[in-house]
Amino acid sequence: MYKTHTCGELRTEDVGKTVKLAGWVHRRRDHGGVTFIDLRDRFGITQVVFDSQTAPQAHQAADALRMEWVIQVEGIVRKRPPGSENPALATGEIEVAAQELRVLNSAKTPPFLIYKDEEIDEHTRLKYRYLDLRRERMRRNLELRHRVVKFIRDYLDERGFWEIETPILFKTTPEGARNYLVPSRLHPGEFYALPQSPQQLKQLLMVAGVERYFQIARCFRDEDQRGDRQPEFTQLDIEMSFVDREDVMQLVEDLFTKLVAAVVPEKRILASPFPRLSYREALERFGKDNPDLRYGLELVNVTDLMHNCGFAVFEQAIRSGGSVRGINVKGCGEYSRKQIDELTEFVKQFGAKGLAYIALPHEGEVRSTFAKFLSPEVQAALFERMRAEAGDLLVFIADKDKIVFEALGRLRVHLAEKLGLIDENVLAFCWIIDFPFVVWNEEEQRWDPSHHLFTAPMPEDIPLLDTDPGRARGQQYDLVLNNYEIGGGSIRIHDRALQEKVFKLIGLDLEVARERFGHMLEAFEYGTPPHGGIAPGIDRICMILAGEPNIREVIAFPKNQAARDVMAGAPSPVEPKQLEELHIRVELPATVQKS
RNA sequence: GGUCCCGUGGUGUAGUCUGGUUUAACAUACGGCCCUGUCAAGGCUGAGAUCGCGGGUUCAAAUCCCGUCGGGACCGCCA
Repeated sequence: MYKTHTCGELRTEDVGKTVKLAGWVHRRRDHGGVTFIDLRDRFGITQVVFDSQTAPQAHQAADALRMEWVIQVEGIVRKRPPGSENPALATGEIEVAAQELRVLNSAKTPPFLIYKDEEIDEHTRLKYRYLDLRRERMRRNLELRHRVVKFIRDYLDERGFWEIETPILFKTTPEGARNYLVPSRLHPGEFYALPQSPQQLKQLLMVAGVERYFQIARCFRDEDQRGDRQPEFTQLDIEMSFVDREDVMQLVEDLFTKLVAAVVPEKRILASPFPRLSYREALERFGKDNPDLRYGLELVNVTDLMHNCGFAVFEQAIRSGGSVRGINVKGCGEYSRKQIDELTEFVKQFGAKGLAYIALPHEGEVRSTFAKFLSPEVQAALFERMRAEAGDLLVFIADKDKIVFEALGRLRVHLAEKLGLIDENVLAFCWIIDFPFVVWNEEEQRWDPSHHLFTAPMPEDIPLLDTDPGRARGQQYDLVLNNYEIGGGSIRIHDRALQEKVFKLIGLDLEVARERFGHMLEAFEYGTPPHGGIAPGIDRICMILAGEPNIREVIAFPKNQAARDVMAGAPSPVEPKQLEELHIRVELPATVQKS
C-alpha cells in the first residue's frame, strides 16, 4: 500500500499517528536545516517537514526533490507549532514529520506551473493536457462534472428511468448537422455515421416499451467550432412515454432545481418555477430565443408611435413591413459621440444600418440625431413608453423584424457585459415554448421543420397545417440558462397519418422518407405510445455552473477551434494499407500540399 | 468561405502605435551557494529569447508593409 491516507484528510485527531502519504511535490521551501514540502494528490495538500535534526537522512534526500516529482513519505502526524497553522489548507492544523522519503518518480520541469492559476496559452495547455488537468481549476471542473452526472444518474434512477446505451456506429441522416462518417470494411463503398444525437434510437426505445429512458450520450456534429460547440459533446438524453409537454418540463425543472442545490449551493436560481416565454415573447422582449434574464434592458416596440413621426428612416422601415424598437440604456445619458459610435459599429455587424439615439444627459437637455423631427406629443409618448428619465440613453433600430431583433438582442447582451449588470452567481433558467412548427425556407421555397421531423404540432393547431402552416405551433420546448440554450425537446408524433402529413408539408417525398426513415415508420405501426423527451447539453451546463467561458474547460480532452486534438495529433494521415482495407482512395484538394 | 484579435527566454508580461535611447526589460520557473518554521519563504549568484516563420521598405526593424504558419473570438454553418 502506497498510502495510508490521502493528502486531504489528516486533521488534529490524527496527531501521533504514523502515516504514509504519496503524491506530487507541489511546492518546496528549503530553509537549510529544515525543508517543507507541500505534498499534493487529487484529494488535497499536506505539508511534510524534513528536519535535519530528527531525520537527517530523509532531510538530505529531500534536497534533491523538485516540482512534480512523485514521492512517498512515511512520518508522524503532529500539530503545527502555534502561529504557524495555515488556514488556507484543510490540513493546515497539522503537518507530517517525515522519517522516510522514497522517490517514486522524478519529473522534468513542467512547461507551466501547476500550482499557479495563471492564464497559459491554450495551445500549450491542450498539448500538455495531462499536466493542465493537475491544476486546481481543472481538477475542480472535473469534479464538478462528475457530481453533475452522478446527481443526474441517481435522480433519474430513483424515478424509474433506465440508462441504455445506443450505438455510436449508426446510419447517416442528411438532415441537420453534417455527419462524421466511418467507412465500412466489410461493405465496400458504404459508411456508418456517428450520431448527431440518439434521437431515432430513443424513440424506438419508446416503441420497445422502455417508457423511461435516459443516457449520458456522446453526440457528434461535423460543424465549425465555437466556445460552446465541440465536434463531440455530451447530452443528457431523456425520453418518456405517456407524457405531455407539461410532464417533461416538470421533471426537468425539478431535476435542475435539485441539482443546483446539491452541486452548486452557492449559486442562486433567479426564479422558480422557471419563467415560461413564448418564442414570440422572447423575441419581442429580448431579441433572441435564448434570452439572459439576469438583467433588464428589455426591448421596447415603438413602431405605432413612429408611423408618421417625420423621421424618414423610421417611416420607411415601417412602410416596408418592418418595425422600430429601442432599448433604454439606463444611466448612460452622458455617453459621448464616440461611445455611441462604438455601439453603432457593434449593431452593424448584425445587419442594422444604423443606431438612432436620444441621449438625456441632464434634466431638460436632449441630444439626438432625430428627436428634432418628432412632435412634442410623440416625444412625450415615446419617453413614457420607454420610461425615460434624465440620465438615460435611448437607442433605436428600425428595420425588418429579423434584423431589429438580432441587432438589439446582441446589443442588449453587449451592454449588460459592458455595464457590469451580470451577476455571476445567479442562474436564470427559463423555458421557451410555442415555437413555430415550421419556418419558411426562402431559398428552397418550402417549409422546414423548426425542430425536427418527428416533433408534434400543438393539437389545436393541426388544422392550420393545411391552411396557414406558418402560424402553427410545435409541441417543442427549449430550456435556456443565462444566455445559452442548454436543451431542447419536444413531444413526438406517434400517429402515422399525422407523420405523413408533416412529411408532405415539408416537401419530403414519401418514397425518400421511407428510404431514410423506413425503420422508424415501420416501427411506429406496431403500437407506439405517445412520447416525448428532451436533451440538455451536459457540457454547457457544466460550463455555466463552473463559471467558465467555454466548454473546453469542462471537457478533459477537448479539441481546438480547428477540431484538432493537439495532444495526440488527431486527425492524422493513415497507412496506405488501412485505406486499402477500407476501399478508400484519397484525393486532396488542390490547396492542400501533399506531404 | 469570411471578419477581427493575438504570437517577445520554460511560463506570464513590458517594449510595437511614434523604427535608433536595448547589450530586448520585469516577474516567475530553472542551475549553484547560504539559511531550522516556511506556506507566493528569504538572501546572494548564474544561465536562458537571432522577438512564430519567410520576404520587403530603410543607413537602421521586435517595432512599418506583404505573405505564411499557429492560436483565439465571431459571422456563415450548427434540423
